[in-house]
Amino acid sequence: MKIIIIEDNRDLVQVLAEGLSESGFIVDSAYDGEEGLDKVVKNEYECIILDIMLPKMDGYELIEKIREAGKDTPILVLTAKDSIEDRVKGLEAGADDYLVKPFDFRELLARINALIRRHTEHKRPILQCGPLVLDPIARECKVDDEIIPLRKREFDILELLMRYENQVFSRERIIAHVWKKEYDGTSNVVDVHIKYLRDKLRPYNLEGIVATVRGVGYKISCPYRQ
Amino acid sequence: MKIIIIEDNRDLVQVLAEGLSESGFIVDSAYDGEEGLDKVVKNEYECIILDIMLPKMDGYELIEKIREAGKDTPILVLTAKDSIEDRVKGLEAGADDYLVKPFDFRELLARINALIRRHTEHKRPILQCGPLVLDPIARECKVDDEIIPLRKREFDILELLMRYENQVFSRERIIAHVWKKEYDGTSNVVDVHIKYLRDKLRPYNLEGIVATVRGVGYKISCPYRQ
DNA sequence: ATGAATGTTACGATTAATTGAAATACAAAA
DNA sequence: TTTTGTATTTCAATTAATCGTAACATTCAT
Repeated sequence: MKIIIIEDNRDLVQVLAEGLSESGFIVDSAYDGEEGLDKVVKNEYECIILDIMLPKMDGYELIEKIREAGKDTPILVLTAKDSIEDRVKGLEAGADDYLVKPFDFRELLARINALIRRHTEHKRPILQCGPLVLDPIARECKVDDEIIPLRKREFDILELLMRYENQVFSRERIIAHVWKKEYDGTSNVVDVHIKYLRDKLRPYNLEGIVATVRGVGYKISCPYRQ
Repeated sequence: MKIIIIEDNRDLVQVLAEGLSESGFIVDSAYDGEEGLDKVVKNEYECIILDIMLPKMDGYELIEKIREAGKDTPILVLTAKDSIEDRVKGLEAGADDYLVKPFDFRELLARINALIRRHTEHKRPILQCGPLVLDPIARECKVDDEIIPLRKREFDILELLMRYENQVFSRERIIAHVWKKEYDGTSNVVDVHIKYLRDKLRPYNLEGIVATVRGVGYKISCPYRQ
């Protein structure tokens, strides 16, 4: 559980980091907006805690930049300001929760936990097979956070196979599902797209994940659990 | 695909039922714990969606009663409560997944589908004979989690014999089932493939599982129950 | 011991899968 | 609209795996 505190008051960072470490978090920190953005983009945090008043780049701008970078990590804003406008401004910018200074440490902890929980709970269904990850909603195929660009047909076939891991699919069934038409029994389109898929997975040593069942069809065979 | 929603908020039930019907489910409902238990026991649902806060019998108790009644239907719990204790309590009682209100309908749908899939996958028909296991959907033959690669003909013959364990099959019947043609009365193909099968099973001391019935045909004879 | 039934083996035939390249379809940009 | 680039499909050639046959060996029952 890695989190980051972006706050220019070093004493406060020190105190929070100690408390949160004791609660089992690995705590990173940044003392201005630019440093914060840099770390957030380059790392995977479970939660971001940030102050609105920051040197170099203020909190609102920072939140916007984080979201623009495609990060949906939950953000908890700490601030001395306690006006409704500030709250709204922060939440509109893309923050997930708000805490006004001075605050109770236990409350901070509770909110961080709630944010993290909500975030992981609301994560969309992801198909996974060893290091191969498929997000059907974002239509993204990843290996170790590296995106493998797939074309429509390739993606649809892989999704079908991964959705029913280890089940054998005949060419007929694949054609029926992906093309939504009947198989005339002659074309080898499926085979060709399977080849394209394997070509794209080969650089990651995942060629064998798409297995041929001779005389029957194809299936996904996950190496790390069978 | 019949599912049931057990929830006392009738408006919510109405909304969910509409959405799920559109997604192809047949939706039943109950407005309190007792009614829910009654319907669950008397019907066959693919999935149960229930609220923790219910009149007459709370969700935890209901889950326990459902499991006591021998139903292993997947249960998805809906709740406004968002504390770790509640999650743990629900999951310990025998729920399969959890969703905190307010939730996104698409996520509910995705989770229901995931649950049903996991459940039906789990209930995949598996043929077993002592240590020999055959999964016709994955087309896998295993002994103690070790896969024995079989070719099409070998697999098809073994599947036929294992499906009707201990029943003798003549060459005619085997040819008819596996080759889907008539037996001309001269070929020894079946014998040859039976040999191949035995060769592959021999390293696991399972050669004798494929037994010859002289003058009649072949059968599977399970060593540990005859 | 003998013949019928079954088991074994090797090899050519056959079928299935993979690949590369070219043709076609499709969609975005000019 | 035409152009242009990309995606998809088809076709043919190659490679690989499986299958079936037939000849021969072995076993079993009498």
